Amino acid sequence: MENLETCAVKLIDQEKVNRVVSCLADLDTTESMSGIFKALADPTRLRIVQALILEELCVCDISAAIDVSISATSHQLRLLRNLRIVKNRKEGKMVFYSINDDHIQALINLTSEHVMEEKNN
Amino acid sequence: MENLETCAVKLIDQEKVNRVVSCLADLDTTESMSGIFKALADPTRLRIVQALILEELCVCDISAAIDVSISATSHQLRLLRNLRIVKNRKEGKMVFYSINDDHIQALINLTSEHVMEEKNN
DNA sequence: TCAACACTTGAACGATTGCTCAAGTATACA
DNA sequence: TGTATACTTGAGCAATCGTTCAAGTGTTGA
Repeated sequence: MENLETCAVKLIDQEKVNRVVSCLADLDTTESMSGIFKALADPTRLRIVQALILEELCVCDISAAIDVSISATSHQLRLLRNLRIVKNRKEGKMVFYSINDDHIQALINLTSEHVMEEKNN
Repeated sequence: MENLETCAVKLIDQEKVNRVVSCLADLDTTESMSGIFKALADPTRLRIVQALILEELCVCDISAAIDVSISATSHQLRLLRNLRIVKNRKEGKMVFYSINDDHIQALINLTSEHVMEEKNN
């Protein structure tokens, strides 16, 4: 039983697969989309974003609000800034961060509702 | 200069911080929310979900549509199943997967729009 | 000019992730 | 009963992630 070509042919519904493939977003778009989700996939970053939705805050206050070191907070803020989810504004020694993206709040609200519904059953 | 208590006091706007903290979702909720985002943060899983939004598919067809090994596909499907984002149905030897969560499509649509808008500037 | 403050940054680390590979289960059919 | 199909699963491994730590920048006030 040395058929090396086993598995070369699969019983795929090729028509169905083609239909699906033609409707999928291109790899570039998928990558960008997963990038947004990835930004919110970490509890620290999610809490930073939740805090900034409420009001503009400096790094020190964000760090205190979410109880994470200033360094770690700054690292995560850079990531969020690179994705243009947050923006910053310098005022003397301090740097104030705020939300730079209207869609993000909608995403978070939707997910929050979802989690709340799951809890109630 | 051996002040070991440096940094014990920070110039935090305590009132502001307290206000924000009281409005933040509890840790448990944040964890659940980031869990949802994490599920969509990986391009493979995102593509699986996008495919299943279009129609119910067996593992073999999902694997072909997103061009990922059957084993890797199965591993990711288990994760999505555990989060109750997808559900499965057995029919003979085959297992058909479909979306089990109406919110997910809304999340993906919102993010897709967002990415498209970003592209146009 | 010098120290303190408010951050930022790079390196390093353990932890987590997503894959492959090999072995397993369950169903169908000869 | 035996073989093929359609998946599932656990182990292992490289890559990525999120943190800490130490050193850096830039601004302020004495």
